[in-house]
Amino acid sequence: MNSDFTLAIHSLTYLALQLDRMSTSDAISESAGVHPVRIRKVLSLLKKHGFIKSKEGTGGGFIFARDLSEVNLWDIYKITSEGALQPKCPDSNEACVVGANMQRVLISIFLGAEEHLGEYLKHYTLKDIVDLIHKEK
Amino acid sequence: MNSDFTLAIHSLTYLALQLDRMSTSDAISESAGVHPVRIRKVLSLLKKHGFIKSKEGTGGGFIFARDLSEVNLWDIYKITSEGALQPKCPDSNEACVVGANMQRVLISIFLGAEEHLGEYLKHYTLKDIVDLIHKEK
DNA sequence: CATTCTGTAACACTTAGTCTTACAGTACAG
DNA sequence: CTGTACTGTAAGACTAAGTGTTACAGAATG
Repeated sequence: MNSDFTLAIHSLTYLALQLDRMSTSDAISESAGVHPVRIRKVLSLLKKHGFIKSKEGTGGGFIFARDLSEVNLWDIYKITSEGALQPKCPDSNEACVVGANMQRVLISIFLGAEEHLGEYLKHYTLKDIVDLIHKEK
Repeated sequence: MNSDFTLAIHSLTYLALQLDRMSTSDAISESAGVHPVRIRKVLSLLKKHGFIKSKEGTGGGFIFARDLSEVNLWDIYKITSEGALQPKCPDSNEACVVGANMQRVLISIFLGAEEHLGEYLKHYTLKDIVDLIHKEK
């Protein structure tokens, strides 16, 4: 699984605990243990999709832009990792019954799998994550 | 997604269409479009788990060892790709509430996701795959 | 005992993921 | 209107994972 997904969740959770003020990419990157530029890249994506707002300059940073219980993990999966389940099939032999049809079959199965995964991820909102973070260490 | 998974399915499907005779790793690798050694590595795993049998020497090769409708994709996933959904979290900052707890929360969510995926994959047996391969090109 | 196959280790190659540097653009503070 | 503190993004270096290839030992067959 793509780690952009987990970084996005991490960042959003961080922001969810600082709803009243802006957080810098430096602060978030320190919490997540990765380079600030990487966080900014992920945040840039989240911003593009309206989950957060950003402000440049002194006192700037990032802040949550939606309701906590309105954002779920499937939303985040879709923008960071859609298609990640899809296996990469090498070009197989068209002259063989198996080779010629396997790719089509697998793709349809994995599309189904991703939809199925979606149903599961939709059940977790950011509010749930925040609650889980606080619940017994 | 791990391509060992698709290679395993590909190989088993190939064998499923040759239930009466042995197939060589060369033949399967040609169908799948990858190197024979790679196929042998995957087949070696399948053999270890009793899905196929092998025989060395002239006229040797691989052959299916179970009933087609008794093997499902979840069985294959488990031996080739278990844990593939699990996101790799960089070591985050223990001094931060988010960093300290995020990993634990994500792991439990993804374990659930994998179980959920399992329920889906269990519905596809190798017999189903063979049928799909034959159905309208 | 030559041939044909599996089984596996070792290594080269390739690609994707990640880190880091660098710098332009924007906002604010004095 | 200039210095400082941020975001935004591109580009290159580095690293790890995946894949291809060669090599060779071991087993079955004729």
